[in-house]
Amino acid sequence: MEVRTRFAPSPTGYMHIGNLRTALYAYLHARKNEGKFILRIEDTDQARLVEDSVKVIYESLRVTGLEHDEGPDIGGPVGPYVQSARLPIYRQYAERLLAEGHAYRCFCEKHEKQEDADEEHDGPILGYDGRCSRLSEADVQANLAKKMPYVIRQKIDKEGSTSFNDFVYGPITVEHKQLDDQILLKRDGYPTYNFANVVDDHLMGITHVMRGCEYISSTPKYILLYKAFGWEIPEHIHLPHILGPSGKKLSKREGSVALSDFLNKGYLPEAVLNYIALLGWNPGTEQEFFTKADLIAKFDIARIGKAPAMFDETKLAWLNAQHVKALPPEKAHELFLKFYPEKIVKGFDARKLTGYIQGKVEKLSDIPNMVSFLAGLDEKYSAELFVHAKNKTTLEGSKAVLKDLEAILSGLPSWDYAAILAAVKAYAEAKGAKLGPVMWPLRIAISGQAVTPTGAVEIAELLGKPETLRRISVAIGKL
RNA sequence: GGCCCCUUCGUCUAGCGGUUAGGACGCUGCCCUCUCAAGGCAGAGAUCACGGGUUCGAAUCCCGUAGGGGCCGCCA
Repeated sequence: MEVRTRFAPSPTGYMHIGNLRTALYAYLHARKNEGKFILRIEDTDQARLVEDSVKVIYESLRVTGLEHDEGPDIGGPVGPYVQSARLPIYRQYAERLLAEGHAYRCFCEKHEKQEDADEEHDGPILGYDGRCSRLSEADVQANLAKKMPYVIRQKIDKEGSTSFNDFVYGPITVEHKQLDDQILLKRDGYPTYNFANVVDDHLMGITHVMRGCEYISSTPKYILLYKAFGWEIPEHIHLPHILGPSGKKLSKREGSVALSDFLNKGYLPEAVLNYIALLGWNPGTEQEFFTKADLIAKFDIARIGKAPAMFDETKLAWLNAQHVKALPPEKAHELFLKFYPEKIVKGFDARKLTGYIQGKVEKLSDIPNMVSFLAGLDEKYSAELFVHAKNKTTLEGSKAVLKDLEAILSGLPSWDYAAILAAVKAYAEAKGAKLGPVMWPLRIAISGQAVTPTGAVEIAELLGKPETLRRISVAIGKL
């Protein structure tokens, strides 16, 4: 049988990193098995609709390369793929449950969740007591005649229990007395998640239901629905949560949770994908660097773990550096260009610069700080930088070295890496010195900072002869 | 409060009855070196949450306890 998985986000306005991982796993499992990956929009909560948020979903899937085979934008054989466009379908199936005694109309007032007033949350929270299930047919008809608004609830016999076998968590059993007569169809005619999900997953031929583990407790209710309809029960694969740094569920309050947050910080989409794939799954080998193609080849739902994982941005950063390094030079340059100050793009051999720093960029957003000294020398740097114990450099010594270098470099017929290096080396040798005591003052002089992303020769080459000499004379003036 | 789930270095994890409990990030040191990184090497870091069993033998199997998380919405 063809594997069919789906990603079924609600349009909330941003792509939560946990949701993205769910999408990733569903995508990988489909690709791995040459099945289909379906996108379905779950927009049944009319009160929470967020403008344009469907676009965020499309864009997130596009940028991460999780392309879907069926969905609202591209259609498919079992559409529509937006739940708000499927209302008659849900109505029809709800009526069927009504007719067959698996559901009933409920005319009660709204029974909304009360926020636990900051008291302890002890004291039982009571669910719906099922009173409308005991209404006589005559009462129901009378209420209908009065045009009383109603919802349709699932009728659950409180005797017995229901079990299912979760692919990740194993056998789960819940006593029916724990299960509420949940609402299937709301007053406004929209289905709840609890109903739409079951109906759609069946109608869309989903073979593997993947979702966050917060649904484990509710799954028996869904199983009961499948049974009431006489439908085959798909494989259930619940995923452990991703936790924030404090050990609590990853949330906006703790910092970045949206894909866009990480992208804006300069993380590569492929690095984010690689990192979250490893949060709850591992290949069983020691491989940690994965391209999307690697993931498709190696992914296996059998190796998904049960324990929640904390999101560690430090490790993401490391993985990101690995992906930056692996970028083809052309691609790296294209990406880096967006982070270079205008002056560098215009006045420097930026392509060469990219080549020099590609190996040491962690996040793309680090680039501006890394290269700003090239665009302009901050002449107020401290002269103390010239003093370096290991290279045995002093203020006076540096001044002498720079004066010599000024003369040598100004007489250089060609200005490229090899020529500059050769000249400096020859000078050091003539002085009977090692390279360090010569390079150190030069690098400080032309960068104005102790730490630079490349060596002095690369910097001089990039700056060009006039600017290099100008900076050297500025330094001499300071000393 | 009821029910469900989880628990191996700080973090991500390997392990599926017999291992010096392995790897990665981070951290420390050394090497390399014109700085910082990168890279290479080395090191510190886990009484496998705790307590009972079962077994010749348990991180691995069973039962409790504790801690954490989740659900109990006309939200998903």
